[in-house]
Amino acid sequence: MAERAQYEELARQLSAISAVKRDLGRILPADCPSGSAAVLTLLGRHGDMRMSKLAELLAVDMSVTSRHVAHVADRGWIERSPDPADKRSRILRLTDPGRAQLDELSRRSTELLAERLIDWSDDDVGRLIQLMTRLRASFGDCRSTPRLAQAAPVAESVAHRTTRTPA
Amino acid sequence: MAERAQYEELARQLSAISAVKRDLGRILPADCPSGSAAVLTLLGRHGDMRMSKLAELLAVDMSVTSRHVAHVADRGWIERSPDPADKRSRILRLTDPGRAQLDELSRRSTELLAERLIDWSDDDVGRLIQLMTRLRASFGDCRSTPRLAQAAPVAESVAHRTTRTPA
DNA sequence: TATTGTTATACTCTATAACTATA
DNA sequence: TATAGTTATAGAGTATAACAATA
Repeated sequence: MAERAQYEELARQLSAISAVKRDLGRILPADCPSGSAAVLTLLGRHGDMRMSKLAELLAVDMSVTSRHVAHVADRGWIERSPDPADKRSRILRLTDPGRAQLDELSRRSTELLAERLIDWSDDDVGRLIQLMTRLRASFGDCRSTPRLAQAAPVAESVAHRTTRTPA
Repeated sequence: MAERAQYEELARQLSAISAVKRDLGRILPADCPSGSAAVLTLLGRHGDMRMSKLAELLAVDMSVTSRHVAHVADRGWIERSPDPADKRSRILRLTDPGRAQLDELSRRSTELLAERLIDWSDDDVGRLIQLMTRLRASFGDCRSTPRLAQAAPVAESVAHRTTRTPA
């Protein structure tokens, strides 16, 4: 349990961190705003999925998801095929141009972060990722614990996963 | 220096953390959106200041600051008095109703965070605050957090990125 | 009747540019 | 000429509600 002053400070930091997010947003290609980038990223990490699943991972309303998905589909970065198991659903899948776009996004954000965090240790970056992941978990999103088998240890060990269903 | 996979993961976490921000935003009073709350919070922490200083602390354009400030001024939460030293400037100051509003904001966000972070240790919350503060600093915002970085006075050098606050 | 997804509408936040009034 | 601040405009993100098609 933390003190009130700490909670106030955390709230302030959460508010202020959006400046960093905006900075990252500025390096995106003109026709790929952050909403589109998030769609591509999640499809790249989690593989094909339905709209509802993507909405859950994005932690936004499905109407919002629908708009973002339409944007990336219009540009040919994903395909929406009917779900044979449920004709109401559509399966989203990255196309080859979509993967290329995703690579470009990754390249740009990595480049910016590598520059900005030049003096951060690997451990410190890892600690920040871990704490942010845990923060999201504490806020009741069972979403996006990436489970990328690569280098990111984090995620699971600390996730405290409440069983609550997101809004 | 961290690895590419770590940078990608950090970018993803930064994107996803906005869900937490939105959650915090939902508990705000109807006539006090997050922009207004940020204005009140910064005035409460840093004391009276000019528009330009507030814009710097908010890390947004002055035009945006102007709108937020107009909103809170319309509701009587702050006063804008002319700066005797420079008639172009206006000094912003919290009013008593403004402090009351700020107290209410603090009460609500603290309550929500206390509930969500019930199983977090004081130290972990502190570590997260510290790392988020450092992240912002690494992204070139010279803004300070009084509680953690006591050393950043008003007249900071505007030199982006040379100012670091390892806390 | 409930669920998946789309669309229409509205609100907030942000940046750019044009404008004023001072410096 | 340059700076502090305002306003107009436009673009992006999000939520709610109404709707279609299917379960």
